[in-house]
Amino acid sequence: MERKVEYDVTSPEAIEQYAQGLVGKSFREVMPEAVENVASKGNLGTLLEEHYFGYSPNSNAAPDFPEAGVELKVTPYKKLKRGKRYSAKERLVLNVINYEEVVKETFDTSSFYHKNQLILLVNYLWQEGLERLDYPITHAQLFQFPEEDLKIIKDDWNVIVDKVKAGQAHLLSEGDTNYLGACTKGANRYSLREQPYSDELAMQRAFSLKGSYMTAVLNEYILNDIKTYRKLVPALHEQTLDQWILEKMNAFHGISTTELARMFELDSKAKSRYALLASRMLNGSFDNAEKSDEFQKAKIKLKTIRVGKNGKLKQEMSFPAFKYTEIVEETWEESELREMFETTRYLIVAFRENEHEEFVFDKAVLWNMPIQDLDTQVRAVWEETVLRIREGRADQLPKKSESNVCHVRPHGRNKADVYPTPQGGYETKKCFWLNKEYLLDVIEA
DNA sequence: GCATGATCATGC
DNA sequence: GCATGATCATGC
Repeated sequence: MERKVEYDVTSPEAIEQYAQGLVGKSFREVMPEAVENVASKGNLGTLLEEHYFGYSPNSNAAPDFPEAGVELKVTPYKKLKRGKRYSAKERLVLNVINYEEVVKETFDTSSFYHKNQLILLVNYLWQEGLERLDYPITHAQLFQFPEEDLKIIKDDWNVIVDKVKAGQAHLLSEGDTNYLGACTKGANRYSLREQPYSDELAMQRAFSLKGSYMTAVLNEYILNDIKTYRKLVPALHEQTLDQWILEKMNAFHGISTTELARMFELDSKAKSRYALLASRMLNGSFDNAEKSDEFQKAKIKLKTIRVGKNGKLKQEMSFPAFKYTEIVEETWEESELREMFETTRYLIVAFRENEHEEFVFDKAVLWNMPIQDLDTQVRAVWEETVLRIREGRADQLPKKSESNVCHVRPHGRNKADVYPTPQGGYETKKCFWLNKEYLLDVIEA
């Protein structure tokens, strides 16, 4: 491929320096002549490749700048509604997973690592209502995975590849892994591919860095926010992050909450006291493990549950309330609920009641909603919910008796805590709840 | 005892 | 002041 460029394409630093010329400009300003010709077709990354960096886009296994080993990635971030903080707007989609080939690779020789070990990140600020060519490009810099992250990414890659080797490519989900995910990539859910160890067709998927991981990268390396996240976990060698978390917690099996409170010098009657204990069990210097570097990047949520003397869960599990006016505008595929269950991992910490009506730490489980439950049973409840809200029946949403997995119930400060309905009225805030019988199966599996 | 409605309380 | 995780309360 011939390039007519005015920078040294064999040098990562030279490429980065050339890319710095983008900073402070919008896409339109960077390539005015191209924009006129092509109108606004093509994605922003492709446009920059062609009209700024001067090469034709390819889908090679090699990085975009092969001589320098640099892969170009153009990615948006946004300002959060409250406060001044920023987050990545999207996951960062890397190369498509070739199910047939990936099972023959090891991480170190993988096409994933070959292509993505050194990334030139070009960040632009997405803004509501702005035409996409007018988004300002604010940063352009080289990014390499920090050593601790690379270890976790390598383990994630292995989890994904092992699932393909087990003939379960059709069951892959982003929530299976911590930093590196297998996200869907294709025109729609009919973009299916064959897999080597099963006759089931699987959705086309790509390796991607989770949105939560990209938010951390943005704040830590791009915006240089000094308030970075603290590490929860020591350097990992033999163990995976999952193993470390579970082994660390499960060492406390059988210890009562009274005893744990004494061990960690915690005197609290708050509802969150079990969550506080769980965080201390992981790392004595943490009040909330969710705030750690690792949990933030992997989007791991801590959930505590109590199992009663009768072996049943005390309560169902709640999730954030939805807005009636927003949920009716969604389709299942791009719904907030689906996105949440697809991308979030849950560290479920179970306390079990003993004969003295005292709660004892039983076990911790890392769980994410299986894609087959999500796209069948949860989907049905979600669709029924949306249907009833559209019909003006926001006061009659799916009850527990209507599904084995989840239902809808109030979730506000009190019944006067309301959200507007599409019809112009108001209804008590509600959310989706996971049925406790379903959850019991999860922790006992 | 359970389903469903209602509310508490922390932390941002 | 509100969102959210967690729990309580009521009535069948």
